[in-house]
Amino acid sequence: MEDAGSSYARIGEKVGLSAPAVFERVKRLRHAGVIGSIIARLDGEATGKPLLAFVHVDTTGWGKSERLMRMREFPEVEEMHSVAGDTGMILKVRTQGPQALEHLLSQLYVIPGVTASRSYVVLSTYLDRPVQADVTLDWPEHPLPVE
Amino acid sequence: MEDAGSSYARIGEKVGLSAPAVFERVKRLRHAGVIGSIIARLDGEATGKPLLAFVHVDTTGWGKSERLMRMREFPEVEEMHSVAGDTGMILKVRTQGPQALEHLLSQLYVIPGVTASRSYVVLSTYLDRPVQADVTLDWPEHPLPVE
DNA sequence: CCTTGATGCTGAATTCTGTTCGGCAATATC
DNA sequence: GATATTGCCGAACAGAATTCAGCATCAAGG
Repeated sequence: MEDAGSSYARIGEKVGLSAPAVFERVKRLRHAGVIGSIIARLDGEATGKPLLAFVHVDTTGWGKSERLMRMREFPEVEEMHSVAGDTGMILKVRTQGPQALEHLLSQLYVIPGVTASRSYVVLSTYLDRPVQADVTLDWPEHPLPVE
Repeated sequence: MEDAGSSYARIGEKVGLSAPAVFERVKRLRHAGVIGSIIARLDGEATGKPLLAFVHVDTTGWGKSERLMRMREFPEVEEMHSVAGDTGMILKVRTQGPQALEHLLSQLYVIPGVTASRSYVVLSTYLDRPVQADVTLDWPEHPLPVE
């Protein structure tokens, strides 16, 4: 959620509770692990990393290795997931430009077990938000109508 | 960055500045657009959406349409990017389970222009962090050594 | 070299927020 | 009916955010 920069009093006004009540609720949510860390979202372009890409990494056998985990040392790497499907791992990376992306990829290829990669360079981002609190329970039977 | 929950005094200790100085710098970074919103990161599993997947969406012609943009109305959809490559769009989605993912995908398929999709269901997440402030300038010529 | 202006920092002060705690109400259990 | 639990509120206190005057540094102009 994006209220993390607001005061408990301001949030309380929205949900009809006092500041201490909001404070206690948030405390419980943190303790339950629902709420994790509080972060400031940075702008990729403004931090000198305008080029976002998703990199699919194919590996022989089981992909996870200590070497591959070392990729986390690069601040350009934001996400690393192992996936089911025709690829082994998906990385979300953000680099200074094509050359930096190439540098990053070259770090991948010297890792034993990595056989191929496919990069999907992002042209435009239409949505980028963190985990949302809500869950859809009543899926529409028909598609959402165009307004 | 993850200092967003720290006080200006604490951050100041780390960087050798007073709290007001940190405050003014952060103010400038916000104004410059480097720092965006302050958010609390929620845990997918704890919010009832343990199943993370990347969905590649193929479209005829140019993929972006108003209908496709309507997918943002589902809280399950966290990211939407158009990409260069053999697919048109990549979505990062987080659902309650395989059935909910299917529901979400079914919303995709009734959109004119959407021809195919491929879902990469995440098995494990090894790294998940926001945009990092740092940029790698000196790429190692050789891969990072294993410790 | 001196003067002026701009920039950014510090410390103090003020204002605001976070946090604790006692009291109370509602609900559940025995 | 009594007791325990849960969660909220208001008051109070501690800590943090924010403002502001003063100062230091640096750059530009005369």
